[in-house]
Amino acid sequence: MGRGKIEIKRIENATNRQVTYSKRRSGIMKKARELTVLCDAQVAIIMFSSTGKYHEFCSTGTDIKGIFDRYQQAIGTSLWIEQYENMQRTLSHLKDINRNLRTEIRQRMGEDLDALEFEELRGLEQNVDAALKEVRQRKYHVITTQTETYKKKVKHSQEAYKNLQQELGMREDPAYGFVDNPAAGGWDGVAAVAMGGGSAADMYAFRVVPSQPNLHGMAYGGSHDLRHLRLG
Amino acid sequence: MGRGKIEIKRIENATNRQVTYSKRRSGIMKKARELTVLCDAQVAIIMFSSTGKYHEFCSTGTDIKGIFDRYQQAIGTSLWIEQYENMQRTLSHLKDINRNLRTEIRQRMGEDLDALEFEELRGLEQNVDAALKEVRQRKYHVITTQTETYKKKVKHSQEAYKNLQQELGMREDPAYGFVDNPAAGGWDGVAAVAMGGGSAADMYAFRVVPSQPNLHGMAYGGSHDLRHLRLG
DNA sequence: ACCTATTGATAAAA
DNA sequence: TTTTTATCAATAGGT
Repeated sequence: MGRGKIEIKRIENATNRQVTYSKRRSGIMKKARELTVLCDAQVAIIMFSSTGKYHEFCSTGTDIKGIFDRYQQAIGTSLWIEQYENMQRTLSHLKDINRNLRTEIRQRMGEDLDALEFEELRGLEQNVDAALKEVRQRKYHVITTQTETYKKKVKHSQEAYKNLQQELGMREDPAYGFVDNPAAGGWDGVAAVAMGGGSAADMYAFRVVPSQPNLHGMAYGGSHDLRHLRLG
Repeated sequence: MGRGKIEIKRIENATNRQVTYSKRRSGIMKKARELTVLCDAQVAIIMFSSTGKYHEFCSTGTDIKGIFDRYQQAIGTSLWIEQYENMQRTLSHLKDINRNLRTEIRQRMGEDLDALEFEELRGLEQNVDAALKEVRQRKYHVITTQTETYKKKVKHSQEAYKNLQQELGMREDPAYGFVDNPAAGGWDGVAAVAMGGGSAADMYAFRVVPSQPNLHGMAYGGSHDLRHLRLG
């Protein structure tokens, strides 16, 4: 098709090669376009010339990625699709688990209990009751440990103070003496309150503020941000 | 180029369309092969016919995936990499949330309390205590509702029985009379126990069995499968 | 699939 | 590059 037949082998003349590439490329693109229209087909073409320039064709109504994805499905042994679908599955599985975890937490907070059978309700009650005992025991442990630590600190300070007084030969002056903190009861009183359970805990006037409000999300005293996070 | 010029629009006759697709497809493939040889170019073609059959062409010395990879580099912003990384991010985010939810549940069960500050511990105690009250209230509601229902059923049965006796003109015989169930106390006794709280709940000898052990995963009385599920 | 009249593509030149 | 045009190639419709 031209002024003479040509042999199908690499065109050595670079200019001729470039011209031929340009002409035949547009010819193929045109044919591809006609094919998609005439035969209702999907076609994707990617070309790189010897000089590295790239050109593409894609039938209307889709894109290169779409056709390539379909191609991967067609040949079965998918290069990307497989791990892609794997991730998709993992993702929705994680979302399911997440939803269940949120539901469990809500139920452990005493919400959404309508969905539970009586047996489940009773199990939940036992479980929460046992948890409450654990938490109180832990709280007592923390408060007594703190108390011991403070006691020792106070004792050490007092001794250091007295030693200093004696070394300086000063007479003891009540106005500059040590005062136990807080108030008269001393630290044992705090420990006693800590063991008192629910109503005793309410004696504390201040609200709980989570130490790391965002990623951690464990705001037992306030709103529970984390549980209301939604993805996708 | 045929026995007559044709308009470039969808061929309605399915047979003609299929024949034309076949002929033109091989024409394009041939042209593509010639182009790669003549001009030292790289070409990848993917085609899907309207019937879903797929065909491909690829220049020698590479493969479809190679050309698409090069295409992605050429076009710069790679289509697949981007959404792949997006999913990866979403996934790890979900995993983070998941881990936090599990931690919160464990803490609400009285485990892993060492990580909590005293303030958080106190907040948790208040929260669990409040939840326990909610659960007990709900349990009471369920049990009383059930009791009312059974009471009504028993009453109806008794009335029906008496009506039957009267219609048949029978003398009442204690040996065939109705007996309240369970035992002497009647249903009010069960409701009373339900309100008793933790120690009263322990009076039930049997264990709780979850109604849907697997996906639901809310096994308050037994092991907590869901929380030990691990992904990836 | 094959045939072939006819249209379409393009090599070489400008 | 694009246009021209002589020539070859592809293919529509029929078998």
